[in-house]
Formats: sequence, structure tokens, C-alpha cells
Amino acid sequence: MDKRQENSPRRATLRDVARAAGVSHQTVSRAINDKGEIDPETRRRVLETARQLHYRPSRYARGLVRPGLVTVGLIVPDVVNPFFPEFIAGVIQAADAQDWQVIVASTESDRRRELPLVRSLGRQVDAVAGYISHTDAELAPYAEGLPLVIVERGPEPSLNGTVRVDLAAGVRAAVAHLVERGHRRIGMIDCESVCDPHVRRLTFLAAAAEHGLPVGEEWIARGAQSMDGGAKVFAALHAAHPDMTAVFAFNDLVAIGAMREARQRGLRVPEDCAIVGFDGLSIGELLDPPLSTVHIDKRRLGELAMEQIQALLAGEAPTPAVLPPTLLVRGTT
Amino acid sequence: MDKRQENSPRRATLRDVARAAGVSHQTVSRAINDKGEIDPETRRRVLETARQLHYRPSRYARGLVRPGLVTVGLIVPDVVNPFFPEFIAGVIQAADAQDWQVIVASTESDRRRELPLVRSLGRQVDAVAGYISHTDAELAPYAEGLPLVIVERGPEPSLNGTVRVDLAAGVRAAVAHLVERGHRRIGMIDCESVCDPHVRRLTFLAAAAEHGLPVGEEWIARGAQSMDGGAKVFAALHAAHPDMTAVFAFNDLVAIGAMREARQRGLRVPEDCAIVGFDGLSIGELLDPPLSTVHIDKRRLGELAMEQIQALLAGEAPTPAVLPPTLLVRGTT
DNA sequence: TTGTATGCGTTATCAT
DNA sequence: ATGATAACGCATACAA
Repeated sequence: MDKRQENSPRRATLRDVARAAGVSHQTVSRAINDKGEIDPETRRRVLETARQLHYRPSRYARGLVRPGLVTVGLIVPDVVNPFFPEFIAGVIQAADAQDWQVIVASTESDRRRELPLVRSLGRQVDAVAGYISHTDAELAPYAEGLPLVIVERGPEPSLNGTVRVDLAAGVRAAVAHLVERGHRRIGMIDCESVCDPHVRRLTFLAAAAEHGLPVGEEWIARGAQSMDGGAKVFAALHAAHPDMTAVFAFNDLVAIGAMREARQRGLRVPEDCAIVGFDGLSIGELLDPPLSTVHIDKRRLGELAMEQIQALLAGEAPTPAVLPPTLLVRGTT
Repeated sequence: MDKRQENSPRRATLRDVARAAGVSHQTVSRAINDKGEIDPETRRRVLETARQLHYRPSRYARGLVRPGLVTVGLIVPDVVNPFFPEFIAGVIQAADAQDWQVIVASTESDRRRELPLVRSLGRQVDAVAGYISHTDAELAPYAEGLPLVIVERGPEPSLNGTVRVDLAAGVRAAVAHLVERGHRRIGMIDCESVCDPHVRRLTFLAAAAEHGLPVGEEWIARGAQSMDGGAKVFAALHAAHPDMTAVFAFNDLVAIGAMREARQRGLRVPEDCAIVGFDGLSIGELLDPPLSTVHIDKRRLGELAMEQIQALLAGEAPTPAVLPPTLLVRGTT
């Protein structure tokens, strides 16, 4: 599995330099690390031969003898999906604040890569955080003693660190907002998702009931998590309920698809049909009109993950972090 | 500068486990690494005590005695700017293909962080690649012997690995396309940039001249690299040249701003004013109409960077890589 | 100012 | 099947 460094013409070591320069390896060490107590001339000579030999200190040997930098591994399903860069940025920023390093790895949305990745990455770092869909039990044999923070998995308890978004609160906020705007016939575009199997849908139904809306299962349709999926589902909903005045979408991507489809069908947004997305992607801002959405502070999510890691590394059992999303009213409602 | 791992209650070592389990450290090593030649019962017992002691192998000690995994450092100015995630993805993907790891670091667009970052990151990895604005000379003292790949710096030669986009070709393609579409009065929105001080502007002027367009310096205005900047510059250009029928923008972000401003002024895009961006961000696809642009294959850019690193690591002097962009005609022209 | 000796935590070799 | 011993490359205390 692990491809190793070409050990072609073995890298020069401190002793190689010492030999070539006619001094002891200790002197070379002094020169390299810029310690005092060394003749400037010797220093110069040593540094010169080091350069010629392409000497570079071994990070392993150094790490062994000095307290090592903390390095955390970060696992995301996809680096390009606009949701994750901000999350990654949050992690890197929080890590950076303590001079920690972050190794970013992607599963490329392939669940089968997750476990092996946790293992191999785990060997190289002090802790791992990320979007991991496997259960604690499945994880255990791959994460022997590894401090682990799992982002966005259901509310079930876990031995690992945990960060999640309060999806239900977000859904309620969206529905309440639409109702306030006078909407009663609200459709929902649902999607399949590992992270959220049913929370959005069930909460939507509950909220609709609480507000006394004439809305039930038949106002929910499910499709792929993509612009195209959103467009298709919107078409289906609109066909089934021509009197629908608003749509709540699983996330911003499908919301954008729905918006485009609505336009295709001659509907004005938001006049004829309001749309609320979920995630709060910054690209929603670029649309015309900009997309109203349930905003998740993805940077903060990353920070919270790092706080969990910090606690874990300090030997504490971190309390699960829950991030409440906020309604972001822009132009589509 | 470096914050180290809390060396609180010193981590358990192989020998600690050995002592606790009443065996030699070698036996523990066998158990941990699942080597054969060990009594299953001993194995079980050792693993158990290891778990109790929260034993985790030191990656440094391991790296020292095994040929190490290749780890490369990646420096970008910003993780969130939609240009970079795709580039990062390309790097990670190419690295992953050889089981290399990638440490991602961001300068947060702060040029002053670059040099220290190169040094500290360089100590932790086998090679570094990224957007680095400093010259070879400035870099030298911070990159002692470090294999380094610099992305997107001018065509001046370098001792380091080099990857860049053929900006001039992109500009020419954009202008040629607009001319083909019948445009002659073409404006340009320019921006300040570390990577490209003048290439876009000068090439634009040259291309305009070659095509015999009635366009000179006065058709170019410069602003901030943001949507707002794009909007403002468009406004200025439009005011100065009401007969302008097309705009070539420094990048997609300002193009989007220009597009919005054009609409504000009652212009239809592309009927009244065509717009061409630069970068080929995927968000351009979401606009209505989708943005025509000079597309840069950012994933490929990342791959090329990794190829340079590979060459460097193999001791070869890599030839600079140049990536030609391609015109992507969507809806705004 | 410079060199010698020791140890960091692991794996590998060779006994037993 | 298990254990003793020697590396790996570096830094550090101590001696010269």
C-alpha cells in the first residue's frame, strides 16, 4: 500500500557531511542549527560541503529527539465541492493558530476508501478529523487508540470527538420564515445522504404540521444531490402541485437547480415561487437574485473540530459540539 | 514559532508496554505489526496491555528505520478562493496515485508569511510546491536544498521546478473569439496581480492591434480583484465608451461583477454587451447565462506541479511546464 | 572551539 | 516462539 521514497543514492547524513568536511558530526550539527560556539570559518566550510552533498536533515531523526510538531489528518469526501473548502479553511486556520500542521486527504466520495485511509493517515499524524461515515465499531480496528473527531454524524453518542450541525433547527427556521412570508403550500426537495438520512425530511413534516400547513409526504420529492437533480425534482413537484408557492431544498446546489428549472417554466423567483436552500454556500451570493438559505458557518465547523482534537489530545473526553445554523435571507424569498 | 506537542505524561513506548506485559520490546513490536512467529496468546495479552497504556507507535521512530513515505507541502494563498480547491484537488489526486501525502498550508494572501512558511513546512516534508511570489534569490536562504516547485510565476528562468499557464495564449484566444463574433470595440477590465503584472494587458493591446481594432490603452481600466471591483470598472468603461460591445475581464470573479453591473445599467448580456472571463471557474456554469471564459485546467495544473516534484526528487532538472488554457464558449458571448 | 558518548523509539538480524 | 543487540540520523551533555 505504501509507496516509499526512492532510496536511490541514499541521502547524505550528518556524518557524511562531517567526513567530507573533516570534522565531527557534532560540529556539523552546530553549523546546521546555527548554534553558537563554532568558528565562523568552520561553519562556512561545513555549510558549503553540506550544500554540495545536498544534505537535508531527516525529519524523522529530528522528530525523534525533539518534541514533534502536532500534525492532524483531515478527511473530506471531496475537495472541490464548494461546501468543503471553507471547512478545510477553518481547520487549517485553527490549526495554524497553534502552529499545527494539517494533512488533507480526500476519499473522493468513495466510502470504501475511508477505513484504509483512517488507518494509513492515522499512522502519520497525532489525530484525525473529518467526514467519516462508518460507525465507531467499524472504525475501531482501523483507529487503534487514534484520537478521532467525526463531523456531521447523527446525534448518536460516540466515544470519539464529535461535531455536528443542528439540522433540525435549520429546517425549522426555514419553514418558519416561509410561513411568515405568507407561504402555506410549501414543497420540499429531498436527497439521499449518508450524513442525514431523514432529519431534514422528518423535521420538515413536523414543522409543517405545527404551522398547520396543508402539506404532507406528497409535498416531498427526492432526487440526486446535484443541480440536475434539483431541477428534476422541482419539475415533478411543480407538476403535482401547480399552486405551490415555495420550495425548501435539501441544499444550495439542488436549490440552484430548482431555481433554474422554475425560470424555465416561466415562474419568477421569488414572486411566483420562493426558494430556500441549505448550506449557505458563498456562490449563492452570485446568483440573481441571490439565494436565501440556511447558512452553516463552515469555518466555525472546522474550528470546532480542532477544539475537539485539542481536548482529545489533552486526554479529556470532549463533549459533542453542535453548531446551530442561521437563516440567511437574501433574494429568493 | 513552533508550538510543540504537550509532553504531558510522556507517551507510552514499546518498552513501556513490554515491561507491563512482561515480555521484551521486540515481542511487542511483533504483536503490533502482526508479524508471524508469535504465540497467539502472548499476542493477545500484549495487544491488550498496549491498549490500556494508550500506546501508539512513534511515526518518527518508524520513519527513521523504514524508508519514509513521501510527503509534499503545498502552499496556496487562499483555500476558499474558488480557483484553488480544484488545483489542490489535482495535487492531492496526483500525489495519491503514488501514495504520497500532502500537507496543505495557506498564506492567507499574506506575502510576508510566505518565506517563513517555506522554511517551516520545508523542514517537515520532502518537497514543496505552490504559489510563491518571491524570487529564487529571496527564497534561497529559506529553502536550503529543498526541492521546490513554483506555480504561475512569470516566464523568467528558475533553478526550481516551474509550472505556469500560458496567459498570453489565453488572452489571444479570447480576443480572437470576440472579433470573430463581430466585436470591434472591446474593453478590458484589468487587475493588479503578483502573478501577472502585465501579461494580460500587454497581450490584449497587441492582439487588438493585430486585429486592427480601434482599441488602445484608453479601453483598459483597472480595479480590485473582486466582484465589486469588476462592477466598478465596468461602470467606468461603459461611461467612457457607451458604444463598447464586449468586455474581456481579468478573471471570472470580476467578469461576474461586470455582468451584474451591465444588467443594472439595462444592458442585456450578451446581446448588448458580451463578456469573457478568465480562469474557467465552475461557478461560471451556475450563472444565467453561463459565463464564457478562458478555461484553465486547474486539476491538470496540480498534476503538472507533482510531475515537477517527481523529477526534482529523482534528481533531474525538470523542464518548466506550460499549460495552455482553452477557450470555453458558454452563454455570455 | 571541537570531539566523544549517549539516548530518542522503532525495526531487523541473529541467537536461543 | 522469544529475546538480546545493533542500527537508523540526529541533538545534547559533557569532556577535551
